[in-house]
Amino acid sequence: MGRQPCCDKVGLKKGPWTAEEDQKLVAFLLTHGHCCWRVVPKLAGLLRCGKSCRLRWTNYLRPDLKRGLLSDDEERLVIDLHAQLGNRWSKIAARLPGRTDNEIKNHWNTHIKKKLRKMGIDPVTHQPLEPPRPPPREQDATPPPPPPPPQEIEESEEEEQEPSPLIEPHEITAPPPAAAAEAATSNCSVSPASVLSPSCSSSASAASAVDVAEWPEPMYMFGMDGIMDVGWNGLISGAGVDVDVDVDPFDHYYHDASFDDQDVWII
DNA sequence: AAGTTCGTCAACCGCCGATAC
DNA sequence: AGTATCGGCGGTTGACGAACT
Repeated sequence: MGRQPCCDKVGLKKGPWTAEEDQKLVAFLLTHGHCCWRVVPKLAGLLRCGKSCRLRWTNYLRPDLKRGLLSDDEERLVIDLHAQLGNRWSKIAARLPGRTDNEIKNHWNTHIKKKLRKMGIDPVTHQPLEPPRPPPREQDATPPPPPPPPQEIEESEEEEQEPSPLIEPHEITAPPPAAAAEAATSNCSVSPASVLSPSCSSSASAASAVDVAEWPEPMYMFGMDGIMDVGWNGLISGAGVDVDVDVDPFDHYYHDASFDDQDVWII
């Protein structure tokens, strides 16, 4: 037998996320991290499938996300990378810290495509657009050779050269503060240890819940008034985690934040 | 003011490779 | 070794607001 199914898909909620759902998910992930997304909604008290939770987190709730339009530099980089990689949005996003593949994909489809066409550049091939021609006659119907495919980057080489992004989605695993873990056990039947990511090291347990809450990002990271109305204390305590947060966790951006050798978020 | 079209983007869908059993 | 699921990816959809008629 294989693994258990990701979700029953019965009675699960779909559609836009509410502020309350966001609170639950953020609070859970901040205190527990995640090991497998399948159990996250259950333990967080959400009627969503794990996939939906992962998407919401990686595309919208992650603390390292930049929001807002891409800068000119970022846009140029996206165009360059697209010329090399094609529609491999996740690869492109990996080169733009704080940006998601979904965001870049949307921006490409809504903004950059048009811009390139206006400039007379084919957004697919990155070659100059050919002026409209009359339909070819029968005898010279042989089409011209297709433009060369987007220049591929050697995977291995790419891995070597690729500057490590600020943070990788799969690396976001909040360390397990002991107090939060205790609080959580009162609400869920699975021990916190069982939901911790394998990438969570024991060294992270020294971090307090406040440390975890002090994840960097401006206030707009949530993009939702609900959480802002609730406030950070409300956000955490709303999920049953008894933590007093004096500072605004989104008021600081730790540009030099990174991970230790065990993939634990360090500031 | 009402109706229609357009633009944007969050979220879903389905596929695929990796991997647990 | 075979099967089923997970996690991730790219494509697509649909809701919503803005702009236009």
